[in-house]
Amino acid sequence: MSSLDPSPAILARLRQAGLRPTRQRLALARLLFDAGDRHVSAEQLHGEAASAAIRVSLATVYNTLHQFTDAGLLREVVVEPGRSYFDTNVDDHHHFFCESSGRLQDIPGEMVMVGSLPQPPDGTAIRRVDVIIRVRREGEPETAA
Amino acid sequence: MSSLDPSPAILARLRQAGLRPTRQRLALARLLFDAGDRHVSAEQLHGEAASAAIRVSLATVYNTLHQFTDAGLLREVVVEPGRSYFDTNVDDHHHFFCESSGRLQDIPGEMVMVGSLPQPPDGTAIRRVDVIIRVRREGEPETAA
DNA sequence: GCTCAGTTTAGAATTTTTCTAAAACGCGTT
DNA sequence: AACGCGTTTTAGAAAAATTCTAAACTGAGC
Repeated sequence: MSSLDPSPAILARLRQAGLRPTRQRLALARLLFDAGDRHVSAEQLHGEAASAAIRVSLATVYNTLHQFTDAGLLREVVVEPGRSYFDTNVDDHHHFFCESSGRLQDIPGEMVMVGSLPQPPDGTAIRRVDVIIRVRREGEPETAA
Repeated sequence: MSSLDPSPAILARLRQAGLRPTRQRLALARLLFDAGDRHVSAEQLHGEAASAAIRVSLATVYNTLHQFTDAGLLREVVVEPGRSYFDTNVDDHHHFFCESSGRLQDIPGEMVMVGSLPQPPDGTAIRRVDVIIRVRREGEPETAA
């Protein structure tokens, strides 16, 4: 079975991030990174793990997602109250968010030019610039009754 | 008492939005709009109302904030999972969000130049472009233990 | 194989937001 | 000023997302 031979690439990635390569982290990392760029919610990932017969608690999924995020392996995108996605693409880029479908879509960083950033407040440093272009299916204005 | 004489300006604003000027909506509108640009959470506004001896249920605060938002009187800014603010400034502008303090700060629209927007997906239309510049107090890296 | 710090776990708890059904209200009409 | 009706408000329950807790478990070095 493939789940018994931890891919060296992922293993290295975890070690580099200072995270012990536990069974759960390896399994989740595989789900996250072996399938190209993805946008997943915690609940979703937990579901996928279950489907793949990997036993992981939801708390661990949350822990892992945050650890990966802190380590720079993931990026969190908050789109709505009570809705956030983790993006496996950590390169400089932005997002389309469709309010009708809830779907998120990458926009390559070069396609959005953000010019002349203003000075950040007092003793703070810029961590990141998030650009979210909110779109909506045509003919679906406001809170359609 | 001033709360008995509904300011005509606010009254007109509600009517224009097609919202019946009820006691609660008038009171909340006053709290929101009589104090310049503000960033408030539902919980906060509910608290302010209570302090001002205005009896409003939290559900009504949520309803009202959403109705105002749909009517274009407010703008919702989601900054973190489980944390969203309503901004009384609905002009074209963007935000600094300080992850250390949770504070939000306006950036005039002209100060951030977003060039060449890519085509929105399939049958969708752009509703808005949100730019959030995430900052952090210096010397407070990642999830500092 | 032992040990220990780092992890995982189930479940409860917290937090934010929405829902529900009933009571209250605004407003045009009489 | 009372009437009637559709809109609002309300308290409380419910839902959804996330975090916490204390105990059990596990990876890595000795």
